[in-house]
Amino acid sequence: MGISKTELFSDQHNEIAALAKAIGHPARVAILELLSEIEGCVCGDLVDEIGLAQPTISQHLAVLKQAGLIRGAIKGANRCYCIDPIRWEQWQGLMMDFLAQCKTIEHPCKADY
Amino acid sequence: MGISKTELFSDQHNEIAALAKAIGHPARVAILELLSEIEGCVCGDLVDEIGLAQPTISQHLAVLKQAGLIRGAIKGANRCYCIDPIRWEQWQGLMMDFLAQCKTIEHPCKADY
DNA sequence: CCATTTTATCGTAATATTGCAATATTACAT
DNA sequence: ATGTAATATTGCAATATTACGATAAAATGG
Repeated sequence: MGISKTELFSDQHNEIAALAKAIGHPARVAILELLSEIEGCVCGDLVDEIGLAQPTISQHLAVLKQAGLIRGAIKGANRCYCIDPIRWEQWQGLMMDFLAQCKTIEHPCKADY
Repeated sequence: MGISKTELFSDQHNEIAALAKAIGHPARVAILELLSEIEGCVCGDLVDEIGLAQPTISQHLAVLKQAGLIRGAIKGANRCYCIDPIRWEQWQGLMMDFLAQCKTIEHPCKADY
């Protein structure tokens, strides 16, 4: 039904999934990378850098903002977006733990592929 | 239009996004964690552990398989799924690089939030 | 072969996502 | 106030996702 049964899962699993979902689009990956590279935040440069229409970029920014990965502030005539360092670190910790956890256990799986 | 313009982005961005998208559902996070914990791979135990119907679990497994994160083999009456260690390590590297990259640069953003 | 068990696939309904044109909003300058 | 530049919002169309019941397929045990 297009709706996830989040109540079945732990907070941690839901959080990892929500944040992964926010990164789960190449435009948003590109936006995050640009936000980290360009000095002094970014506004509409993203529209020029990425080849998508302005409303589409704005929408992707809203997704990232809702996920808490970025923050926006009004700065003159244009908005100013930055990666939220606190939230980013939190996400980084969650994800790295998860990545490590799913790797550490040795698999006794001897099935032939 | 519900379809991503992947041609606008680099292979690396598309790959990060594709793999993040695969992890972007709590059921799949839970499945990956279970696959890493349970000895000797897993099959239909996932249906019991997670509260979703069997076809739904099977569908999530297909998503993870398509993303290359897990592999499946027939083992007797039931299938046997494992995390693909090579692909997992590759994904882990990509993701950790991305996480680190977006964090390292100091932001001169002085906007007040 | 037939029944059983296990998993995959099909079909379908509900909802979400992606993308853009058109339009509204916001902040600043004049 | 009026105009301009930059973003956000709205509305919409196309497609994707999520979930499950029903059914098919595959392997084993009898």
